[in-house]
Amino acid sequence: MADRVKQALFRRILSGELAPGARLVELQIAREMNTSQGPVREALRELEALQIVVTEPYRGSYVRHVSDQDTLEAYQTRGALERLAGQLAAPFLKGRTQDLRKEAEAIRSAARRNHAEDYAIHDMNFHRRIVEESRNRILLRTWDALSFEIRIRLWLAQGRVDLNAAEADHWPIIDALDRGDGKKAGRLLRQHLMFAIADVKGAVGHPAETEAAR
Amino acid sequence: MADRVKQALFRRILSGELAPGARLVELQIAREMNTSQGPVREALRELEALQIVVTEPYRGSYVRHVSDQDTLEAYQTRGALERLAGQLAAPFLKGRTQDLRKEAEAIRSAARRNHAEDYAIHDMNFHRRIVEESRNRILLRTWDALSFEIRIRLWLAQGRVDLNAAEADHWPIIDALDRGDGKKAGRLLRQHLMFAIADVKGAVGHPAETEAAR
DNA sequence: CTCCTATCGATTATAGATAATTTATGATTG
DNA sequence: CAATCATAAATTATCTATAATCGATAGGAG
Repeated sequence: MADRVKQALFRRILSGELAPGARLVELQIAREMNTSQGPVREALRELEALQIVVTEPYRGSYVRHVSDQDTLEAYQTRGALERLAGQLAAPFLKGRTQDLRKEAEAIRSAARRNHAEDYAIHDMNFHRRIVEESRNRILLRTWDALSFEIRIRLWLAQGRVDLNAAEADHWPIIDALDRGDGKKAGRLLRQHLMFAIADVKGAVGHPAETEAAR
Repeated sequence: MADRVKQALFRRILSGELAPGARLVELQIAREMNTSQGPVREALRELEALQIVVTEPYRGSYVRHVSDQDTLEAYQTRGALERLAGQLAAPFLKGRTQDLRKEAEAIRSAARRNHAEDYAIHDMNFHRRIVEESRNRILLRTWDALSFEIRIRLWLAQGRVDLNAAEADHWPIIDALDRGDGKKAGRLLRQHLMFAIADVKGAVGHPAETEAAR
């Protein structure tokens, strides 16, 4: 039951029905979902662990605001994780990149249609698949915890990304993985992510990383 | 109150009083701590999020077992995060490595006394400090979530590490940071962690990473 | 003797009610 | 009029009690 509440809140936040800053009152949600305070509390605490919600003692819970700084930091972290994922996944994906190519096609299609929603979905599939194929469960869990389903949507929704430019990055990554060249795949993945936030970076970043990525 | 329960359980697990596999019965803990089931549930769910405890629905919670495979995966992930941390922290630590040297001295002292407990404490301080100085809060949180306080103790307790050999790695890292050479510091940090689990790796790993680290 | 089923004990999961805390509002005093 | 303090409303935090579920065990049928 706690899980159903969690999923429901998750959907409502993703859809924008619950915007950043929205208040989440435990008993009110409990009434809406035909349950009691306990399960709602659990759900909120899990969303808090995912950094989707913030709670202040005796004050209540709110949908978290995501700043440019947060996005930058999250992408830097994600870049470090995916670089490793690429290295680890390459031996397992060598000569077996059909699925990745399918997702890359879908990404290209979405980019040409300028359809941010589809782009986000297939881009997530693409990257998550590589992390899965690293065969490192802790890496996968850590990656999931960054909860990019939220961040990527919130951010693409702002229309600051050139989908067609970013889309092109995926093909060399597939090629490197197909050859089993993990080092190259890792570097390209990291670079891909760093390029993707170059604009945000200019606004809030410090110089060390920007240079390294280019 | 939930937080106090969490801390108490955490301590009892760290001390070994609650060994891996030990059962954690909600009402029983509640009685011991003079509280009720609710706060205990919350505490258990937080420990579950930290991967310290596993819960099966309607069955109960247990202290988690940590396998060699888990340790390897966690260290790989940690290596990726600390490499980034080193890169980001270098500009901020350039010419300001006094604190790190202090911790490195303490690590050396513990290694010479072959005192795993002290070694673990100061090694944690050393590494965490670098992650803090990355000034990337999401990176820090992600790193913390790997809950190495537990893993490092569980593992050092097994006495499979040559403390004096591992200790020596810290000084070149400090030198690189002191020069502001983030790339080098990052590489050394990753290497340091990969060396540290080389033995475990031989048993369970696949070849890709071992080569890259040497 | 084996397999299936009903029942029991233990424990988690949920509900409902109460206590504790915070914020805002309004009264009181200097 | 400003500042302080008491009070009330709203909400979280906790407690107690009940329901739901699981695993084991015992009893009976084949």
